[in-house]
Amino acid sequence: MTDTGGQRRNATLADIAAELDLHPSTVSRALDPAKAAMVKAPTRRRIVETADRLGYRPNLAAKGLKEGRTATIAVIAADLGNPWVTPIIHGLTSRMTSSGSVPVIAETGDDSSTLAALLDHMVARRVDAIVVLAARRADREIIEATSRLVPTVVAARPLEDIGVPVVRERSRLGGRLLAEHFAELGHRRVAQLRGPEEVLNFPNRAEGFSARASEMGLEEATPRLVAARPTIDEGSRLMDELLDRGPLPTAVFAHNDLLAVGAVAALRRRAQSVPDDVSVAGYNDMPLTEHLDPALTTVRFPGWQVGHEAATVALSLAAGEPRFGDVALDPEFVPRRSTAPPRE
Amino acid sequence: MTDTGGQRRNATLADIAAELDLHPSTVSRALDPAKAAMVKAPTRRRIVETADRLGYRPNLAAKGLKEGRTATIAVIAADLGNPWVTPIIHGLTSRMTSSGSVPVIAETGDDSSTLAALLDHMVARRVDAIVVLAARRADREIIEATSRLVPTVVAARPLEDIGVPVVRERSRLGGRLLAEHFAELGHRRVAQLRGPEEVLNFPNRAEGFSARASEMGLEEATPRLVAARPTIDEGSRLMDELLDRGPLPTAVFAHNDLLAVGAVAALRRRAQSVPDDVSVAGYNDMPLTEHLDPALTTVRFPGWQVGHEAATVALSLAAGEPRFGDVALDPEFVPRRSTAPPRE
DNA sequence: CTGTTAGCGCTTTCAC
DNA sequence: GTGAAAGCGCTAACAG
Repeated sequence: MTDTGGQRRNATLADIAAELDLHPSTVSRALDPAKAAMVKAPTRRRIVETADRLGYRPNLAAKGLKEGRTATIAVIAADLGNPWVTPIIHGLTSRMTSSGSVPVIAETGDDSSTLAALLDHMVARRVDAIVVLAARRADREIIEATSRLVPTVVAARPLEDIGVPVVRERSRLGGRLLAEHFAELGHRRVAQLRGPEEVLNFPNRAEGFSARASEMGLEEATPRLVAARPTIDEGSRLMDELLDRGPLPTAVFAHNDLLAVGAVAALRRRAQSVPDDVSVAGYNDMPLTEHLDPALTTVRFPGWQVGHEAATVALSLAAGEPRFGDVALDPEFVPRRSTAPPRE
Repeated sequence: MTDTGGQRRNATLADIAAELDLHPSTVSRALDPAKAAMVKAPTRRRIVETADRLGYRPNLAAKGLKEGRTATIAVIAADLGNPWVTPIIHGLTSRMTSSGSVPVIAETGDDSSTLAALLDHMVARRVDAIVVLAARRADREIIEATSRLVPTVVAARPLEDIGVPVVRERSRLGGRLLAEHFAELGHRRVAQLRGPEEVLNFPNRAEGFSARASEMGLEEATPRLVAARPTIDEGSRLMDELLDRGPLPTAVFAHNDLLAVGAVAALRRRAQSVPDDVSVAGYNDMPLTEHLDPALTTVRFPGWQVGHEAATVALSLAAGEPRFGDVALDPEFVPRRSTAPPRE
């Protein structure tokens, strides 16, 4: 029940100036590394010393108001509970802090009106740039409108025909890699557990997979299974549906690792073995997939790099540099133990 | 290579006022829900309408400077790549956004000087409060000093004898639960893979475990194995050391799930089966542990609740309410398949 | 080298 | 009901 301590009013430049009978602007100069040379060494020393003594901390809000920039970049994710985003955010923060900016992270819960509210808020904060990791198809217009006020980049989840820079993976390529893998293992009858169509990565993965599958003579199981959200529970639900509607394919491509984990769990509950009865592949190679039971065959989503590139683009836009083209990074096939030749 | 669009100067209250031949303060009132009633309805309507037309967005930096608050709360984590933090941050953001504040998330890389720099930065930003999730023993003083400038709460990783509110789990209880579990399974010879002593959760877990173990007549293996960081790699390294120094205990308590995952991997590489040859328990019940191979026996760290409580405390401190006592939440034992009776 | 002046965009007395 | 004036803390001309 103790109190948190004395009065909290912070010292200002004016306080230091008054103490030393100087002008605030002199103090400002002395404390700005770039301009410290303009101040005579002894005065500067006195200034630094009293600044220390008074516990002076610059007020970045005031500085930002004056300079029109905030050294802040907004990062808007769909769901921080999805381990997939961690490497992306990691890549973002690593690039940003190395340039003195700080990320402000927020979460939409994959809801478009929440996204709209957050964009509005970030504009009001006058962040230097916004990185949207939570884009859904329906969000194109609101994001474009925002980009007219604050430099904006769309990353990780791409959007088509949008007037802002996009940093993405080549999702179609990832889908193709898995179709090839299934074909090479000898599978003939395959299925997809689709992520939400609103998130373009998923239809793109589906498209690449289907195209390559048909090139290689694979047959796709009929029921079109689309998850409402890319979660473990939805993976189980879709797999249950696939099992109920039979005939069961011998290999299943789940559009992300969480869906795959749910699918494996559902198969286990029905006493189906993975990969002996059914092969299951995921997508993303999120942290820990390698230690799952069974270790998941997947496609590595280049999350850290996507984050890093997105930050680079955002920072250059914030600095007023002209926009350059989109960035597309290659995913990489990662074979592990959840896929095997079909049992015959 | 297209440009990102026209000029980006945002409309201000003064712009709207000029357009309508009114005074900025009138416009300010009309646009503030709490004061809108002070403005005659027709004028207010005209104001709202031109605000819309000009695409007016309030400038929160200016508002913050004037009001002395920023509607921002800093959250400082050690390592965003550790899945353990995700639920904590989730709990934090969920509580904060429901109160109109926005979290600013940063990461120390578990380095004390980075923490010091970040605290300094957050003070400079005049965030309304700071939540430190990255506290190490050595950071006590710097955190206390910070708390004299900005309301600060320490969460998830506690600190002892510190003059700021702490939100934590009961780590000793968690350790006791696992010692009991091992004893009940019939183990006699057990070991710990310790997390860094600088992070108090770990010595606390160790203490609870050792105390209860000796009460129940368990013998602890001798080499004292301490990880430099609580990661998978370090878990493997410690387990290798334990294997090399033999005799092998029949049950191992790794101080977090990542260490446990690394330990299991090391055992596998030496052709030891988990749990048949050695039982392994982790701690935290981070996302996905239930789907690991084998599903990990662990203790659930109440991450979401810790985050939620920490945010509650931070917000009340920011609102100037007096500090109340610390919060301690109970962890919960979660038996799964990585522990079993010793083979005899 | 240092002081003066002005203003970033907003809110808040205090007048009228 | 609305206007006028002042100031949050800082920096950027412009003087001297």
